[in-house]
Amino acid sequence: MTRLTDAVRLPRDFFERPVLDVAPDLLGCVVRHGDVAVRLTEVEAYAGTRDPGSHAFRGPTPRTQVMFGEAGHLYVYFTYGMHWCANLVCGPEGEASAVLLRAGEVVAGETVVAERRPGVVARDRARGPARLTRTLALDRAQDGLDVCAPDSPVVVSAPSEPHEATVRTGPRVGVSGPGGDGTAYPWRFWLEGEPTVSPYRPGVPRRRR
DNA sequence: TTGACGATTAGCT
DNA sequence: GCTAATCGTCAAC
Repeated sequence: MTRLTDAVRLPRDFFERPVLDVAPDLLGCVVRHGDVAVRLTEVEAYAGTRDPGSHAFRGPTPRTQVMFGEAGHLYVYFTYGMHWCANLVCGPEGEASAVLLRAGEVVAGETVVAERRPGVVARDRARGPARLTRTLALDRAQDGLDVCAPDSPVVVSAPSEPHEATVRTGPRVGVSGPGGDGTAYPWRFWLEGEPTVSPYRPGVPRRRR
């Protein structure tokens, strides 16, 4: 019984590879939750405990436990008091690497999204990590979800045809810490020429109050 | 128990 | 270009 909405899930071993291999390969892939699907155009890699910019840097906590588990699970966290951001856990179990989903293009469920996000132009509906999670209706309820499980409500699938855009890399957004300007970890990946890629913002530290 | 801060965004000047 | 909003998480006390 094949339904039109069925898509081939990326297998577990896709996510179990090194995070710096998985991240660029996720570009062009489609994340579906319910009726809404988003084609990824921008991601960032976080390399577990060896990466000062990663939530996992200080070791496992109740919040980051998911990152230390099996690859292919969703890590959804809350930030700035109002936003959710979604990651896909990668690499061997225990490494705690993950890919942050930064931006994408809505490719299915436009009607639902238009009702969910009134007044937001199509291009901006998944432009930026918090807007992407809002458009896909991801929040705490999806934290820890195994997207490789056959019955998972969230599906990550390969593109029907490979994208032809150039994959570009650069400093990650909003990451500070030791080695600080972000250039030490140029682990942001995006598809060149995509209008949905979030605008570049230099890693300027925010003013302290 | 407390306090500082953040993988952001929207809205105003 | 600049700042407020807003609250979960974590480290320190």
